[in-house]
Amino acid sequence: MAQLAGVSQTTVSLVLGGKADDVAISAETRRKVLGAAERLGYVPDPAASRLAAARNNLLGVFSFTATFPTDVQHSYYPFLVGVEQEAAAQGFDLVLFTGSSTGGARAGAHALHRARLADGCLVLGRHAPADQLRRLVDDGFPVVHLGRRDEPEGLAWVGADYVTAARAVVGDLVARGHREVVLVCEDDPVPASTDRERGFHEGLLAAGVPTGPERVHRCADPERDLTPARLRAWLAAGVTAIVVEETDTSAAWRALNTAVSDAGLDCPRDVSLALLGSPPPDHEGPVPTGFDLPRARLGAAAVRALAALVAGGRPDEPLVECAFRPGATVGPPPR
Amino acid sequence: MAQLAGVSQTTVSLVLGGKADDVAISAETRRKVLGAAERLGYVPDPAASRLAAARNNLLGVFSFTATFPTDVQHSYYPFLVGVEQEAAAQGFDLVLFTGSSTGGARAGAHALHRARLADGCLVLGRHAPADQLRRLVDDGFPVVHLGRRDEPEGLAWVGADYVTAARAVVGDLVARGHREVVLVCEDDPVPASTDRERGFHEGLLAAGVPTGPERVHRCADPERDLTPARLRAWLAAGVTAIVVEETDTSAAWRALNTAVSDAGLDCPRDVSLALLGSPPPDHEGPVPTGFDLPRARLGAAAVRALAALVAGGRPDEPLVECAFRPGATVGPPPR
DNA sequence: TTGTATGCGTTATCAA
DNA sequence: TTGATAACGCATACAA
Repeated sequence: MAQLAGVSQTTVSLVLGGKADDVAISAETRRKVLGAAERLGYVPDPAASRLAAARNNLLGVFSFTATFPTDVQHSYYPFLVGVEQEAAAQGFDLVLFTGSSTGGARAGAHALHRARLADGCLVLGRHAPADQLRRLVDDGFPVVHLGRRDEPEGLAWVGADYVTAARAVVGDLVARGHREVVLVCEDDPVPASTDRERGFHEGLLAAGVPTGPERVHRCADPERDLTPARLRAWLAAGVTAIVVEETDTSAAWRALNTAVSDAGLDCPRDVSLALLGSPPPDHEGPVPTGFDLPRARLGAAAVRALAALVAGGRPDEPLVECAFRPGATVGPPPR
Repeated sequence: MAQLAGVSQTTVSLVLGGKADDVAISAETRRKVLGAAERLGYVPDPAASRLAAARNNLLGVFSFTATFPTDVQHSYYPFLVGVEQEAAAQGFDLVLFTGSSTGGARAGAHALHRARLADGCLVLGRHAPADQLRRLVDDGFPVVHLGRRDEPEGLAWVGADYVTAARAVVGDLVARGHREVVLVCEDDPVPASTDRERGFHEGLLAAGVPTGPERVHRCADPERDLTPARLRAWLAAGVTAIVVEETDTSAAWRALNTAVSDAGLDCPRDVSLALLGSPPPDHEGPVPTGFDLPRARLGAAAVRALAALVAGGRPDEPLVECAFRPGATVGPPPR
């Protein structure tokens, strides 16, 4: 390549690496190099440039569930929409590390290490092994986790602002006159869950409604737990609105809806329901009041954060705002 | 690392590279190396090993429409499902080249050159520039195009067997007694379209029904063209079944369905309809008789072909079979 | 403004 | 059974 252009390998590197601005290279030489590169279809080897301690404009994407699962419901597709757009905007290509989920031959104790091929790495899915992540982080390798995460320490993340979003939903309930509100959540103390719970309490407190742990109903098995009987007990105790945490399966939301109709009740006439998240794709009936996760924007924000890290800077605001979704499942308290 | 284990760099590579079986290494040495690696958390640098091995186990994916468009309808998602699975199975990671569609800064006259960064490259979307493709192919760079394609010469491709699929659909019609069948297609002579037309004719001929160009109705603007009047004219001329080519927009299929109901007719009572492809996602009413594109399998087949090229071999069968979809829009001819 | 020399961490070849 | 040593393709400090 260098020979064909009639220049040294250094010059090629300078021109193609964009360092031509800093070092000053004659337009003539530049033209020669670019011309030759084009004719040959020459592109610097990313592994080589990586090895020589430069960057290769590659961002890795590691997902600990199939990136394109057959079951679209749990897919990262919506995130990737934003990831791709922002990566393109920032001049990065994406490396999809495959098979990290399938537990195949490549999913070893060091699967994450493959990420080092790229300049930095995005990690999706909360099943990413903390020890492997820690190693990357400790080595100063740029990693951004999609979703709030406390471990390992020092890991950068980008997540949805569940606290604010939940607060807004509860605020809406209180503004409509509800005072006795209950939170139903599944028993899985991940940040996404505890954040919503915090927002729930904050929303009530901000409106001057006293709250406490007694308002939170944690259930391991929503189907057996959220029965018509339980529902009637709540109503009898004065509860007028129920807030449900969204989970992968939406089990609690489904169970509660079933319980309402099985009890011969109507939502929102007899009881108001709010969903802290998006309804499942197969949801029927009125749109649940709640909030939507801005998945594409989250993906984009993650890429921006990662780009900042790669460039040697610090990512800024890790929280992305959720959009309040006015629905049809909340009304004034009965009577 | 090597020093800490008290062995040479070579030995480390041998042990960690799994080549220990071929070369034979003392259990003692092996233990020392593994122990040291464990303590240090040492893992071979992928960039370095790739540089040395001259292969990087990366397959490029180039799409000339956004890979993750907001409009899911035209997305490559279903293909990527298969691509990811097969790539994982074959031990490849994927490089998604971004911005080739958006016409951004990176979508220049040489966007495709970036593909050389991988061991081979998959190209999706029929708008891939032929000249850039030719260059890659001429240079012996492994490229596989998803979808049949004749240009540039020598380009490997993997596509659906539209001929056989269309023949099967027409065969079903004839078997049910239809003799006067018409093909409606949009006016875009791409292989996917001409193949279906060929299958249409072959299906009729195979059943002993004479056919010819007069049976094919090409329309540039389905909405204005496929009117109730036209429909009645066909029926009056003895036509009992209409076969429609599927396109991106499904315009013809939609228009025809509208025409049927506007004419006060019933499908399949008064006329049978068949769709050479999948219905649009927003399709309502009875499932159209026709065939489905096995997108995931196509993606997988493309990866297999590419892997074969990368390994220096020749890809085998480029055609992937479509699945006949018995629907509810075909019945016996009226009267 | 451009070329020379060196090193990045690994694999592969050959010698011991 | 193991160890030197030479690529691999690039970036970078330094010399010209």
